[in-house]
Amino acid sequence: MPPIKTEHDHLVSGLSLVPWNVLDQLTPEQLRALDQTGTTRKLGKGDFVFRSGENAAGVYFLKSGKIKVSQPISNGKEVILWFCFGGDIFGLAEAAQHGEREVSAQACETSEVLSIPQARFNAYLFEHPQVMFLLLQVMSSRLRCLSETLAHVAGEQVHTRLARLMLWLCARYGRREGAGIIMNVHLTHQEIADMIGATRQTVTSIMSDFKRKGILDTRDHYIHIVDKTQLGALLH
Amino acid sequence: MPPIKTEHDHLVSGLSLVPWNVLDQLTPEQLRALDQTGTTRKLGKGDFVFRSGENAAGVYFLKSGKIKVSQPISNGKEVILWFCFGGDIFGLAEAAQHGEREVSAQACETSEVLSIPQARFNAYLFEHPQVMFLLLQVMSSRLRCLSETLAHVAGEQVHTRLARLMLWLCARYGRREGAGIIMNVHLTHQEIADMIGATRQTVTSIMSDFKRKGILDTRDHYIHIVDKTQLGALLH
DNA sequence: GGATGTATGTCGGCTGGCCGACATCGCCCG
DNA sequence: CGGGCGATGTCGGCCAGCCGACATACATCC
Repeated sequence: MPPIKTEHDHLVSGLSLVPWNVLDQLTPEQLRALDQTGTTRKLGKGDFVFRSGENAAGVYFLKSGKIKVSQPISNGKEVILWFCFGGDIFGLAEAAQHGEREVSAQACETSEVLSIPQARFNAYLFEHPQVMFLLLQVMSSRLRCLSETLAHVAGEQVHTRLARLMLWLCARYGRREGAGIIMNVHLTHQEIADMIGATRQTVTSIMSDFKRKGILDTRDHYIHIVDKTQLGALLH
Repeated sequence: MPPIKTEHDHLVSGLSLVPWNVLDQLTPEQLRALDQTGTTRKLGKGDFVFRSGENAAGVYFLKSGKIKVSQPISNGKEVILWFCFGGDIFGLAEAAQHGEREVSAQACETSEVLSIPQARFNAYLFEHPQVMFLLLQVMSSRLRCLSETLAHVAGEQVHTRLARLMLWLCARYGRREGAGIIMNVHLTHQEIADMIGATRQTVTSIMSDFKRKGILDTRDHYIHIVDKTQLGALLH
């Protein structure tokens, strides 16, 4: 799934060129060694890999499926930090410092996860400094991504943030189809709201607005960007 | 400056125990090698180490002084991501991926900065995997810190965020003095506002409110926490 | 001393978007 | 096939906090 680039990409957060997919960037030898370091298990939709508050005992690689990484806030709400897809690493931030989990990781669909205990993973890193370097880059990329999200949540209106999210998803998970772009992600309005720090109702209303304006469309729960130019114009 | 711990610390973001001060954690040998890799220069108050939009050519260590790392947003506003103090690294996130700077780094006071070109820094990391590992932890810690900030900005009221910031500063930069705690940081209301995603006026007003309630006090521009318990109670 | 700039304090009006409430639609499952 | 549940759509009330405007205080520099 190569990223689709357009003239608006420079306005979109987290578009740094570092792919988050770690496994694909490993050599066969590195991959084999990594695989032997941990154990693989399957998860069903809705299962948690770990929850906020638990002890952080290790680090995880997603072999297949989709994982939602989110941070709970008061009143039972949550903020979605990002989604992990095949090849992504997660749980590293807390694992690297022996604390409690602050985020939760939940499977959005049937997923396969490689789970590696902290100590063995550290040893692996020192045996494979190239991989450690790669992880440093991935963490950097995520840090940038979060910095931008924070800036947008703090300083922009909801409809701008929504437009930005759409463009970001486009670039990262979009697939060209005819004149438009189809998102390879299935998201509910609630999840979208949690990604941009808004309420479900507001998202529903602005999405309807976008549909009326011919900016986007939903075909059985997958978002279809029709007019990317209009979307880019909303970024102001 | 050892962190001051209290019973409210678990409510405060970014309190992960990893110290951000990198230089202090290096062995003399590692430090000497690092120092020889780059060049040191002095900055006056207000000077920029780099600005958003520039090309990222390297990475920086702060030897002394104080640096503000911020992300500009539309309308000339900005979000302050964090402050760097002696020993901290900055500019790594972008440098690690050869892009444009997205954040700005500006000296808040006279500062001394060690500047290291990207290629040489990468080489250094491979020669000193222990340091690379340390950086991975620091980046992780910052990632957690930003995740929490994001969660708070998205889901909490301004006065709660302000209380939280005060406690965070307390824990990271506070010094016990008598019954209270004195902050070792000089911040304007505008800067505080930029740290929690609010306006200057709102911060002024809530700060006055806190003073009236005997929660805190300002002694020539340094914040003095009088009643930390009350502050903790505001976190809800 | 006067002038200029920066930080703090205060006020009212305005509004984006949260909140609660409810209706509808489609899907899954017994 | 009907009941239940999760997702979507829509509406009105309400208020936190943004925005603009202005007054004051304090520091710095000629």
